[in-house]
Amino acid sequence: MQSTDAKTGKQPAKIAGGFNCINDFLSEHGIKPTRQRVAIATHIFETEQHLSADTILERVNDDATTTNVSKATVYNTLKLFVREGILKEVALDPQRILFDTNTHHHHHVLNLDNGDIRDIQPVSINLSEIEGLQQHHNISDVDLIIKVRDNKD
Amino acid sequence: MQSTDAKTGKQPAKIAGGFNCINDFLSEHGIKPTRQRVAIATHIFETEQHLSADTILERVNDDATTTNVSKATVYNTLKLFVREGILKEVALDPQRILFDTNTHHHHHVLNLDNGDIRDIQPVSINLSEIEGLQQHHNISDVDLIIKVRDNKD
DNA sequence: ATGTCTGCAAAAAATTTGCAGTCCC
DNA sequence: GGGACTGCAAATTTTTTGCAGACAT
Repeated sequence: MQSTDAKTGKQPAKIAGGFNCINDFLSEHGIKPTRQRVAIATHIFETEQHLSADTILERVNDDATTTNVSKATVYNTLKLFVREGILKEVALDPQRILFDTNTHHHHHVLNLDNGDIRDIQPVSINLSEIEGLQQHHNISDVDLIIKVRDNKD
Repeated sequence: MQSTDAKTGKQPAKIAGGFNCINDFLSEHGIKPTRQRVAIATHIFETEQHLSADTILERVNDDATTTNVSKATVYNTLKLFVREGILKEVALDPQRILFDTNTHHHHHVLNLDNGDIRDIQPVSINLSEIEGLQQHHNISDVDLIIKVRDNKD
């Protein structure tokens, strides 16, 4: 697709490690691939799937091969990514707001004993059990979080 | 039940509007009914069911008949109430962490167009659809939020 | 040069901590 | 008086805003 090339006719700056597919990925989603955004995206999309804003800041700035960024930029960039649909913000718990690289419709299993998060396929929920719903409303999203503890047996 | 009376033999301070059932309610749950806590509890349990920390602060301090409290006290008291099980903290959305006076197991319907929240009965979810769950884990909670928009037709 | 956009310092908002003052006994 | 607990000022953490500089025409 190479949208940046097509428009400007010049190659974007090379990214650490030789990845410029991240650039293309951002461009394809209408996000100008600046150094800061590429640094953040690289860390988000190449490590774990569920990360908090300050874990991301930490990782980006600990990595000497990518630009350092300010906290404000991390927040603003993450919000931008959510707005452009390449990231999803998930409130797993009042204490744990995370960003999820899986933007498809899915649910989560949260292990309360060790904090692990696992994605699960959409579950069939019988919406007709819920009174007074289908007449007036369009369902726009269904958030489901199953909280489990390790079996002590 | 009047547990405060039974223990100390003296009547707790009269609450605005003549309610001292709030005192008893707190006492029954092992929470010493101080002026600040009673003020906060009065507002939480007598108005809407879903409130944010700063709405609660605002309401308590706007009401001339109840003690004024600091922001810190509102936070600490709400956390205490959650710990003692008379209140539930709900992450409806990354941007909306609310306190819910309904501590029974239930779910929520959130109207994205007007912000309204409605409680719904627990829905039957077929957990056997979820691979690798029942063997290793005890389900400790199931959070379900159905986000709807008003039908435009 | 000029209008648009970016990144971040500083501001604001949200939450937690630490400790002075109270309340029992 | 002394141990335990309460409420809040201050500290910390999280998030947002506003604007100086960069960038593309």
